[in-house]
Amino acid sequence: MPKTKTRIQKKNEATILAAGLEVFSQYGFRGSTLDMIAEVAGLSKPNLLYYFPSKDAIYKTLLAQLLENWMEPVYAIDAAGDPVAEILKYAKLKLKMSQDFPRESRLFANEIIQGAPQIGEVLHGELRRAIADLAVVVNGWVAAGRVRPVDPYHLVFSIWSLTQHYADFDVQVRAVMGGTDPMIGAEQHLEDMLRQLLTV
Amino acid sequence: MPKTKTRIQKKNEATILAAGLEVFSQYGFRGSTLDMIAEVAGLSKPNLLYYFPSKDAIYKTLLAQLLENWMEPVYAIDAAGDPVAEILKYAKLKLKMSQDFPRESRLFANEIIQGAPQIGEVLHGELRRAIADLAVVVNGWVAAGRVRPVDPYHLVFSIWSLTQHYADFDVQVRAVMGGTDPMIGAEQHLEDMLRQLLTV
DNA sequence: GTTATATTTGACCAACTGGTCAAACGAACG
DNA sequence: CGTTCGTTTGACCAGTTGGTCAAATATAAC
Repeated sequence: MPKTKTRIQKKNEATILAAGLEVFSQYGFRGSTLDMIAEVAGLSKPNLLYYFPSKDAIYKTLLAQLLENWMEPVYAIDAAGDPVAEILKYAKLKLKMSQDFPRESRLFANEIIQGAPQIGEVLHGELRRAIADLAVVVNGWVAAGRVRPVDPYHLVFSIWSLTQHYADFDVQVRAVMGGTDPMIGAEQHLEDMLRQLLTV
Repeated sequence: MPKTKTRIQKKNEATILAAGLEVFSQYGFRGSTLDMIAEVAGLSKPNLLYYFPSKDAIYKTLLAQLLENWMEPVYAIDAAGDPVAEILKYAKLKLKMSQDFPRESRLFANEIIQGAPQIGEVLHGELRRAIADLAVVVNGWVAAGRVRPVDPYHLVFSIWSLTQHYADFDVQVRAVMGGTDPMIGAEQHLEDMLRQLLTV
């Protein structure tokens, strides 16, 4: 049924989601207001609520889109590939995502810090299973002597934390580094760190 | 002048700050309300405002205390000590702080994600200088061949991001790991990673 | 015990909040 | 040109927000 979407509908929904991302990623769900989103979107508040039934609905739509994009690269890790190369590929992709979509990263960070009220179930369900599967793969590599002995879970946390750090703590990173562009050295460091950690 | 502080004054100020930490660390500044803090503190809202002039003042007091505790371990890194041991000491201390004071870590994370409106100057000032000094020390170790060639800034980000990850993303970490206590393997992994990265 | 001082609170306020609604506006179609 | 349906908005509402204030209450000092 929801096939028929006007050009205007598609354009405005996209505009609202973009504005919602901008605001929610900075102030979290509770700290954001419809007025702020409406202003960023350049629409009136009742107009927002013509396209989305509630503040909550905008937020949930954003999170759903985000989770999809974040899960995909995990599944792309190939158990049959070269271990170090596969992990490096995943880590570099996550770093690039932090670079290209920092607001998405911050939106996610805000949701988790608040205790993941919306996506708690996804974390316990799909994410948990995906990482458990990945852990089996990594443990296989370890057992086969193809990578150094490493805890798969903490390995994943290392990758997530460092790559997302550049997006979530961007202000701090830039303050500490002064004029230097953080992303230049970041990839080099990430690769060096993982190679040293994993290469037998 | 502000010498004379009643027992009641000291007790209530501490209670309010504790409650403020609890609330601000979960919802950020904008997402927190005086009513929430008052309820957690077990005091009436006007009573809060008898001890602190505004919501802002509670928040700023908390951040000031926090920054003090966070800067100290950086200064404790001894340029004359053993390089790997010194960095490990710092990293492990940070990990323990994440374990023991996760709300402080989340308060800080919220402030940075929001663009550090309150502590931006500290980041550009004291923190920047402290890390610049540390970078000189690390670069000295590198030049002397006592640690592997490593970018001091990204090294610091690795330590900060991973250790704080366990506090800030606690919900996600626990969801992914299931029943296992994250902190058991965390220290082992942190040490292994840094040793591999740094040991020549 | 009386006085001075510190503490606590109920009632209140203006601004903001998420959300509603009827009326106005606009474009497309016959 | 008029109808229809998608779009936009001003006015409005009840609940929340940070903050005030005078009055009431507890505590300490003499």
